[in-house]
Amino acid sequence: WPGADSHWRAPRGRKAAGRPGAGPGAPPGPGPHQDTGDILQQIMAITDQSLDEAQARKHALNCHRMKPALFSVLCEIKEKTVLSIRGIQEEDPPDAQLMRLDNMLLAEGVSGPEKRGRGGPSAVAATSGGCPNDNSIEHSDYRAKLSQIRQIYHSELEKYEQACSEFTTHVMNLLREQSRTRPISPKEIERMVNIIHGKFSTIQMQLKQSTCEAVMILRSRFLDARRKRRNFSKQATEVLNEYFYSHLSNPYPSEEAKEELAKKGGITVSQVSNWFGNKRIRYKKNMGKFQEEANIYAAKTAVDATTVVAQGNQANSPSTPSSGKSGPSHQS
DNA sequence: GCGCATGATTACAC
DNA sequence: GTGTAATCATGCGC
Repeated sequence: WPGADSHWRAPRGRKAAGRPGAGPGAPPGPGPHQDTGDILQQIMAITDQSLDEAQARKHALNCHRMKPALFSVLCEIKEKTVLSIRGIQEEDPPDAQLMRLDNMLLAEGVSGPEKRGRGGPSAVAATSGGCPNDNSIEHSDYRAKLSQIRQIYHSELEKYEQACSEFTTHVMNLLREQSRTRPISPKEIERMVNIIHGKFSTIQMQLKQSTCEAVMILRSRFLDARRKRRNFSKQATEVLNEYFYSHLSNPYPSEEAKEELAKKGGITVSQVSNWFGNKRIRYKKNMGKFQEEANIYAAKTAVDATTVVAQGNQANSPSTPSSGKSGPSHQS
């Protein structure tokens, strides 16, 4: 080490103090303790020097034969003191909130595979009032907005991940570079990477949180919309009333009958169930009020039955074409 | 704006 | 899960 030798042998103001064999030409560091002491002194004093001087000293220190041994000892000391304390403090408990957010985003179809068809809010849409077209409009609107949220979420997440990866690589390179001049063990680099990932996952959690909030707002708006009541069409009310009054002794349509009524009225099965629930209780509470209505539908049913009979007779007569109203009967 | 009608929701019982 | 009863919230005619 021709160039570096002078540095080792001539520390400021402490030139080979009482060190045998440390004179010019002698191999550096005959006594391990004194040699190490010298090196440490030089390291301590390096900040007092000018930049050029310090650079030269650093280079010399790097080339010292004791450097690898000293370096690993310093790494070990650092590991045992500072890092071990920090390590204990930074043991993260499993983050329940993050898990909750992840689960919610998954359930809402924001993260994970995109949900298609009848899932999630579509079931809610099926129970909303009004014509079926309105449901599909609300549904497609909801899905479009959810898809927008999903898109933003993934794009932001990707950005964060890319930034995290770039920053981690940068810091790792920096630490590797610095590990040539100060005690940075691979373990410490790894720990630093974990810290960076931790910081970025905090940012990601904020993103997840705001995404969840956006979904909740969208959902609440959508759920509010379902309460908007629209009266059934005349056709639907007619079909339901006909069934109700023709089954007055037992106004409990079977599942099949409900489906049939729903189809005829252009409403959902649950709307049929709601209607019958309301009708039964309201009829029972005020039979007098519904009497007129009951008479009208009873007469209507009778007319329908007569029409069907008449049509049957006409069909049997070869000379008469079918003429009456089309009207499938709702016979009980 | 008011009152009634009506579809939807909720709590409860079975 | 279904039905009942009460209630809410909106539509609609006046």
